[in-house]
Amino acid sequence: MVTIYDIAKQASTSAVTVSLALRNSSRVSAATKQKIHSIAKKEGYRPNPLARGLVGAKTKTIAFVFNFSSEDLSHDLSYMEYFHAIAQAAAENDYKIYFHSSTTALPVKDVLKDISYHRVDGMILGTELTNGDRKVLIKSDVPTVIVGRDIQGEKLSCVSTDDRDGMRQVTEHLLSLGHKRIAFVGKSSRETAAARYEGYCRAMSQAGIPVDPELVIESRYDMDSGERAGGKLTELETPPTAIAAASDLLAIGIIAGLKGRGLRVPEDVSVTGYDNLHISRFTAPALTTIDLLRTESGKTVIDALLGLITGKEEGKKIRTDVKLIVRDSTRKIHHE
Amino acid sequence: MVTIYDIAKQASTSAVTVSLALRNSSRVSAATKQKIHSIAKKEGYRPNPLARGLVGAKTKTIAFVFNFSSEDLSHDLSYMEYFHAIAQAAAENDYKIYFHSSTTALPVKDVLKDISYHRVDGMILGTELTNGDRKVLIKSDVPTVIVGRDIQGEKLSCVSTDDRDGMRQVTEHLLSLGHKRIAFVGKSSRETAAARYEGYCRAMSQAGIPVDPELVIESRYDMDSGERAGGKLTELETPPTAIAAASDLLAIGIIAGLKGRGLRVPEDVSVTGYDNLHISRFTAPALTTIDLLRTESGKTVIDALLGLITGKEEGKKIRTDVKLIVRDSTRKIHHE
DNA sequence: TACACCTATCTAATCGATAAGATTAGCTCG
DNA sequence: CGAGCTAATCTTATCGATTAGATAGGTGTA
Repeated sequence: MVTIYDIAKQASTSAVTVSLALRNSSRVSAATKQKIHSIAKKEGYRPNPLARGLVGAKTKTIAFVFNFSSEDLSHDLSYMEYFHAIAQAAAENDYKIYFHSSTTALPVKDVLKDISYHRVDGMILGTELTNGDRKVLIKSDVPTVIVGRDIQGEKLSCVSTDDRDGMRQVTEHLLSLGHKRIAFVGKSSRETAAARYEGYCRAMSQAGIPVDPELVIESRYDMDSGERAGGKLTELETPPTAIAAASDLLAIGIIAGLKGRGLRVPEDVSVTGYDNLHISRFTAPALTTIDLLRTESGKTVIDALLGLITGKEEGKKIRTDVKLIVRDSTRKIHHE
Repeated sequence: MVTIYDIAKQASTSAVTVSLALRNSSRVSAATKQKIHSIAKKEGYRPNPLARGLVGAKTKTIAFVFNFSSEDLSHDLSYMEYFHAIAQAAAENDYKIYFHSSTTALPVKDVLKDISYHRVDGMILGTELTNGDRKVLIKSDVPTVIVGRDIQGEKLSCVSTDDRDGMRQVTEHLLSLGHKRIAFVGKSSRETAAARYEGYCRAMSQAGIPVDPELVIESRYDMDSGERAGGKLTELETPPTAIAAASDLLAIGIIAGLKGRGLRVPEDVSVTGYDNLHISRFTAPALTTIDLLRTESGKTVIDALLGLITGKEEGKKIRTDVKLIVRDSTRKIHHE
């Protein structure tokens, strides 16, 4: 266990000088700095983040709050993959992650406590937020990045994928294949869902096709719901020739529902997903979907957070790009 | 920001008394204890874990090291679900989780450093371990629970699911359906894979059926490999009537491979998975598989770790039970 | 009554780092 | 040649908790 005093003794100098030297202060001479650095390296010295945090300095640790809901598997899977990307980006910046599972109540309050302890320098929130949370966050000046939701605040940045544009891209893809009767599955009051629905509507109206309410289905994002929605749509008098789902799992469920009624995908109906989960490459047929570019987005999240922590940047809203991935679940409309 | 001194002042006593009282020491009188507790509660006081850690006391935090490989999605998904269970069990014991993504090199060394800082009280390892890691772990007396692997060590506990028994159960299930020509996909040198293969072999030999090497396929645990394996097996002179896969994703891939060659599951071939991922309930057909009982296992992991941390228990090896889940991908053999 | 002893509490030192401000040495310039 | 300045380094106090050990006050017993 090497401390700053061990280094100081070896360099026959004081702890303060070591501390300053290692943080590259101009108050230390080049020669001393050099000596201290080489000793520190030799000894494998790393400042103790607890001691650092205790005096209010940076600990190079960020909290990640993630909501394992178990009810919304699609969301979970997507966030887990996101978490991966963020963990990697954090590691690249020499930041560690302190994890809060919000299976417990009041995660935000919990993290704020940890921030006041200087246990973490900032936080990333990937949870549902209560109104109370929002208020607290907006008032506090804790460096925070919120993923997938938008709130205004000075020390608050929001990073979300451009859901509206993504769903617009998907819909336009289907339109370009000649589809006109395009269903949308997965409308809900959730922010992301709303944006996705909006993208669908825009693309349709831009193509001069009115949105048929019969083809819009409210639904959660899981496979079960998808299967039911798929079945429901086939029973319409004029069923859709294409179905745009608001999530990959929904799409997988929809495909199962269609297959169950003897319809083939993509021969009879084209189906699209959204999220590009790892598994979606392997479904039968492989899903046409929207990739969230999580690796890039993860970097964006970390960059935004470090910007807030260092005070170099203010809170801002960022929409990261998404990308259409065309696979085998969509095809030109079949005219008989 | 409430500190121990604030509480002390309000209770007109000293910080030490507060500290002792809150830790329920017998050296403090009942009356004082009562008073201190009520003030602490009123003020929402929680001891600062940094300050605690600095003097070498417990921080009620454990490190969780998890290996996002991105190459082995099955493993990732399974571990993520496991992580969920463990996070929950930790929360129930008022423990927090400090997360190490081992996308970075040398995670074990990293965590050991954090332990020497008293940043965490113990650790849970869910990664591949190098021989160097093993040596270091065995020598160190850091409370550690290793998930899914077995190592001997004084302060080391290993918790793994009973893979051999699980695969035995699956194989026996297939045998009980009348299958004799049962393939095994997913043999590999990895510990879990080896145990699963062993379970398959045992069940077969117990039923008096020699293992046909032609029906054993070495493979990674992903869907792609599954699809290839599925195809390969159909091309045999006498193809299997049932296929036991060593992972759910493998099974899903195998099913896709079979379907691609015009075979139906379970009518023509029965297929089983292993892991019971959330998604496996929704595949078509829904998978017969082995549930790892992660919630229970997660509790076991946390219990084992807390036992080591408090010194009440020694390192031990635990195998947690698994459970066969019969769904729609298996059926009685069809005799023509 | 006096000594020992126990109970309840307090004082002082410590963990490892940092911030603020003091001190020393060397240099410049009128 | 000494006042004033700068550069480099050091001393002291601090963060919030804990441990070790000191102290005060009350009780029991010979």
